[in-house]
This record gives sequence, structure tokens and C-alpha cells, in this order.
Amino acid sequence: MHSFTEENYLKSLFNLAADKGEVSAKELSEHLGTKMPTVNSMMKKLAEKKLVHYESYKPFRLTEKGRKEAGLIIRKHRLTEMFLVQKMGFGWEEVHEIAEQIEHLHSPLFFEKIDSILGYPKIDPHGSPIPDKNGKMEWMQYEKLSSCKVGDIVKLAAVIHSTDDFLKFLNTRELQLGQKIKIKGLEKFDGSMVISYNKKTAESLSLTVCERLLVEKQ
Amino acid sequence: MHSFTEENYLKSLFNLAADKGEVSAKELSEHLGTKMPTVNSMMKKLAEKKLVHYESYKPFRLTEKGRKEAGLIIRKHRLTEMFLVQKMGFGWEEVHEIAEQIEHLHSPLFFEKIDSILGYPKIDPHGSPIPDKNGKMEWMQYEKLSSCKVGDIVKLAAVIHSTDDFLKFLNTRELQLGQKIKIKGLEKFDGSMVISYNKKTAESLSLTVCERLLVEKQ
DNA sequence: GTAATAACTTAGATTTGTCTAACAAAATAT
DNA sequence: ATATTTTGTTAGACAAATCTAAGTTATTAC
Repeated sequence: MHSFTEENYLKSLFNLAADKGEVSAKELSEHLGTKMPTVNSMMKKLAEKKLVHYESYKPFRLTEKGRKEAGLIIRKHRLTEMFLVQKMGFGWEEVHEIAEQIEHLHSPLFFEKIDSILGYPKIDPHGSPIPDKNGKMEWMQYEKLSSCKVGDIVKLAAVIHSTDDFLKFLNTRELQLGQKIKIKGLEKFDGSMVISYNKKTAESLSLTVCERLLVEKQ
Repeated sequence: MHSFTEENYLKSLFNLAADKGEVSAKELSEHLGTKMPTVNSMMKKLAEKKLVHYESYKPFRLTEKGRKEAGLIIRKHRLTEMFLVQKMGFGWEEVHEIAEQIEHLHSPLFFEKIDSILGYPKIDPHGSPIPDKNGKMEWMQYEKLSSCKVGDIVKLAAVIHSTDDFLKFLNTRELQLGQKIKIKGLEKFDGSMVISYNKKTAESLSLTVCERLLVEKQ
């Protein structure tokens, strides 16, 4: 079994490598709030355990084994978040920190129970996919709201880079997953959008916000 | 905040000191599966933090502060066990190990939610009292089944020294908390008892078993 | 294409929790 | 009441995860 610390490194590698497939020492160091030499020696350690490909002066990449282990930790994290929201009444902005801790529990029974109580969900409360029992996950083909056109009608499917503050912001706008949204206008000078949904006829969202909202076209 | 390890020492001190009020190095060492010198240095460390009274060659005692901290950890453990049984459908023999892990989470919000969902329970699934928010707890005035007399009618109130195996044994006998029991006979030579409950008219329980069952007289 | 800057690595120290080996005190047994 | 055994303590080593300081390689700028 891996230590709490090792698990956090794996998870960060998995998340940061989402697009490029590799992660620099600097990036990982900043993300974890750990100095570079520390990151470096941990990468060597994980390389010995065949979880990471390590070559001097090159970015880090997870091995297949490492990707699986990381996926399983993220699976536990997201199942937990779903349970906290759906079965314990927490808000989607409250669950990240708790799940950060619960994801490290070693109890297959516990997470199987959660999975079964939830009915084997495929996504977490923020719309991110829950990796399967092999640690594999795949994103649906969502688009960023920011890439939609005036007149489009879309459904809010996921929130990315979802900090607690951002989620609280969405709460104040009554924006939830599944919300149907119509795009009324686009300000060219700053990329902000005017949208309508529910009883709101002209809510304005900045480009920053629109880039963090993934939607499904109707 | 205290480390995971420190918390386990505090909890063991609390549990082992239940009767005598003090714990020897040997006892603590065996209970934790840790060598005596390790225990010794940890006691000195906890003494510096004013959690333990330490004097050379004397048994250890928790300070008031230590007792409170320990009580709060045990509170988290027992609330968790209750939640696992009542809200997640685990058996009372399955929850100890999971709660051992969850008790170390740092999230007041999480445990308050559990407490509220459960309706502020006073006992855990094994009948042990749940310490209050100041870490204080008190046992009801239960008696050991072994100290009851033939003819007594009692209600099963708590199971002490409840290992998973012992709880599974009770499951096979369909003995649960709250079960009303009549004492039919007592074998003098080995202290075993013959009891009746439910549809069972003559179940025999060894002295060892009877000493681990706490009952309430009717 | 060299100089300056940024990123990465190595070396060595520190903290935490553990161990073994050796020694000291207390308890027990005769 | 002394010898033996048990219990507790000290000293020193070690692994994990971290740091700082110093050195090395890559990248960027001009």
C-alpha cells in the first residue's frame, strides 16, 4: 500500500497531466506546495515503484500502473463527494476538503457500499467522471460555454477548476448542473456572455466563468 | 492539531485507563503493538504537550486536557460507527475498522452533520456511550450478565470488549442490543448461563460471554 | 551563439515515529 | 534480604518526508 503522501503525488500527477500527459517538476511543486528537491526525490521513489517514468531534466509521466493507482484514488474522492452531496445534504462547495481526507481510507467495503447506495454513479457533483474499478475514466464530449454561439441552447454539464469560491458564486446565480441555458449575447471586447435561464432573462457571465463551465448542446 | 499517531496513543490511554485511571508502559506497548522505548518517548512528547502526566517508573495518566482530546476522538469514532450501521447498512461487526480511520478526519462540519442526521445519539451500535462535545462520557448503570441471578429478566444494553469475532458470534445467536432475556439457569462449575429469549428457550452462554454482555434490569 | 535566467538535481540537515541493544529500577520469589 | 525476573529508561540507528544551500543543465534573450 502507498502512503498518504505518495497517494497525493499520484493524484496530482493524474490531474495535472490531464491534457499534456506530462508534468514538470515546477508545476507539481507549486501545485502541492512542496519544494522542488522534495518533489524530485519523491519522483525517484515512485519511479522505483514503477509508478512514474523518470528521466533527468524531463517532465514526469505516470506509468500505466501509476495511472491506475491514481485513478482509483480519484474514484474514491469522487464517489465520496457524490455521497456527501446526495446522501448527507452537503453543498457541492463543501465537499472537496472532506473528500480529500476520505479518499485515503483503505476499505474496499466502505467504497463499494457508497457506490451501491448511490446506484453506481458515473459523475461526481461537479460533473467530473468517476473512474471505474480499473481507474479508467473518460470525459463526455462537452464544450466550454465560452465556445458556444449566440442563440445556442445548452445544458450545464460540468464545472471545471471548481474551487469552493467559484461554486459559491454559481450558487448565488442559482446555476446548477442540468440547468438549461440560452445564450442571448456575447460581448466581443471582453468575451463575456449574456444568458437566460430559469426566471433570469439577462445574466452576464465573464469569460473566466464561461471557460470553466462545460455544457452539452441540445 | 495532533498527528494520527498521537491521536492513537491518546485514544488507547483513554480506553485502557477506563477503570484504574492509569496505564503501564507494558500495557500500552502491547495494546498498540509498539515497542516500549517508542511508547516511552511518545509519552514524554505528550507530557510536553500537557496531555499526559509522566513520572519515571510510574504508570501514565492523561491530564484533563488529554482526556478531553481523547474523548473527542472517541466521540468521532462512535458517531461514525453509529452512522455506518444506521445509515449505511453495515453490520455492527463491520464498522470498527472503518471508524478507526474516519475518527482521524479533521472536519467538524462532517461530524456535526453525522450527529445531526443521527438525531444526536447517546450510544454507539455496541451500547458504549458517545462522549459529548467536551469529550465527557458516562456509562449507564449497567450490570454484567454474569452477575445476574436465575429468574432475572434483563435487557441487553451493551457489548464490551467487542471484537468482530465476538459480534459475529452474537449474530449467530440472534442476540442484539435491546433484546429481552430471561435467565433460566446457572452452571456453578463453569459459570455458564442458560437463558431464553425470542423463540430460543435454552441457549447456553459461557462465563466469558456473560462477562462481556452488559444488561439493564427490568 | 554566448550571457543571463529559469528549471532541475545533489548534498546534507531536520523532524517524526519507529527499532534494537544495553542499562537501571521495581517487583517477586524463595 | 538478597537473587531473579519483570518492567522501564537511555542511547543510538534508521526510514520517510521535508527543507536550504549550492551546483548543473536547459531555455530564453539579445
